[in-house]
Amino acid sequence: MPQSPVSALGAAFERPRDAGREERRARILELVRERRIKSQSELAELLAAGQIHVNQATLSRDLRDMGLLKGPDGYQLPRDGAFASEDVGLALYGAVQSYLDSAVVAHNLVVLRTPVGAATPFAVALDRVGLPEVLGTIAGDDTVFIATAGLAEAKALQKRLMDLKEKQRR
Amino acid sequence: MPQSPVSALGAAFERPRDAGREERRARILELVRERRIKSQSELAELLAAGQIHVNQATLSRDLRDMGLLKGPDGYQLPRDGAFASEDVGLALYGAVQSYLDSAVVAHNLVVLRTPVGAATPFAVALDRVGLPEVLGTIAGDDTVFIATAGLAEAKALQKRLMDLKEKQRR
DNA sequence: AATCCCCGTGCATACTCATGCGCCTTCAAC
DNA sequence: GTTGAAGGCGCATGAGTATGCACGGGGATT
Repeated sequence: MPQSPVSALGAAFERPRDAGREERRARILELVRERRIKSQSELAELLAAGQIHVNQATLSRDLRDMGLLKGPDGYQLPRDGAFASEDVGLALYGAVQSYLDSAVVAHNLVVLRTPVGAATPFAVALDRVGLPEVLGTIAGDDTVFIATAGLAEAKALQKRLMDLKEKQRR
Repeated sequence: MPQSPVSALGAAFERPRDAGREERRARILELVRERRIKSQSELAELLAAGQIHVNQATLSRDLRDMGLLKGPDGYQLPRDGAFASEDVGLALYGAVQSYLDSAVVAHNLVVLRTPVGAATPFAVALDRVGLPEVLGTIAGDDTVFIATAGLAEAKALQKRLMDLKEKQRR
């Protein structure tokens, strides 16, 4: 089985071996989020429209490596398990994009919801960023509790995360 | 819709030719949860082992109708509300019946006690129902923390769960 | 520079899945 | 009993996906 240098969240460095592939996969992610993609051929056409030309075989491998799922409505993002690489600066962004379902405030807590299994990697990404409001995090399977000093900090953090999430709908 | 072709009283006989669609689909659900099913043919074989004989075409339709997703690891259940609420409700009912030992309120938390090892599955079932009071859950081995917005919500949730536990049917 | 190795990709093809069509059973109306 | 409508299912086949193989580019080693 071809193994790629794709690591989970937090890969500090990545060999710029092939910029083409990561770019292509990033684009695939965007496309999948934006619209219903029913087949790999359709995906190929959409990519081609953006001057990215690839084979169906390559797409099959891309989708497999990225862990995308196919259902009655076409491809969709994984709701569990590992995910594609993001570099450090974008770790939180990537985590939010891929995993954050919701964020609500309750007193001095921010409660995040993620797909099942995604809470831990999400919390790790969050910790790495070292946001000032974050006193500490605890991750379950699909939930992260973030402790902050008070209500104001919790609200600020929640807003920050939701803003980040919004950016995905460009 | 769940139309029952079998009346409550006269249901002593079964049709010779087919095993019934709902039964088959229920079995599919079990199988998908239990193991990695890579293809519809594989699924067909597993069903056949349980005396349910169907075509690949039928399975294709079943899987589509049930909203199951296919990924690198085979088929899996959707993580969000693709299933009828009745099903999830039943799931919670079952979870409560088999796992819930106690539920106490502490401020904006409801703390549930379960048998050792049961906390996670219980929390998952709880999450799927999407009760409005539930901001998020975290499961340990035999304990689930449920965060709610405040004391009132926590109390309401606690009552709801205890009521469910009391009843013999939903 | 020459060579080896890794790995991403395309090609061809095997494998897997979706679906148009027709049959059959069931249910309801007559 | 007859007729007609609705829907589940199998069959056959086309649509879609996965993968063995080989090639080629680029870094690493000598």
